[in-house]
Amino acid sequence: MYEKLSEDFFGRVYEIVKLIPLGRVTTYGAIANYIGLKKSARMVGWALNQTKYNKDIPAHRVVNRQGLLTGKQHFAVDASMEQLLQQEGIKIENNQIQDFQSIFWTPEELEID
DNA sequence: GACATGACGGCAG
DNA sequence: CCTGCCGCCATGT
Repeated sequence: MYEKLSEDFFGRVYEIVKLIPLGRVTTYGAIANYIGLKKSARMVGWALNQTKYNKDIPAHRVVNRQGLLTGKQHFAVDASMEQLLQQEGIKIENNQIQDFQSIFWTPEELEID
């Protein structure tokens, strides 16, 4: 078997990110925790970095646990992370998501049916 | 193959 | 409360 576990990990990240409801956001840690690599939140960010050219993946809805747009600089200039979020009704000020706690979403909600 | 870095997070001091 | 260090794992030099 030449399959790489990393692909599975990245794949799970992509699936979860695509499930983030519009107008909501989640964190790298929440995703990592849901997958199992809770101590490897950095890998979530790295995985998203591979998808920055994939418009099917709303990576802009993923921020750090502070609700801070730390990855803003990694987005294309014509599609800034901040602007995309604001278009979804999310208010941001100085790279900080306002009322972050209220719009925060976690993959764990998928368990709730 | 070793060293440094990174879209993070937790804990110690 | 704020600062600094470590862990975690993949990628780049």
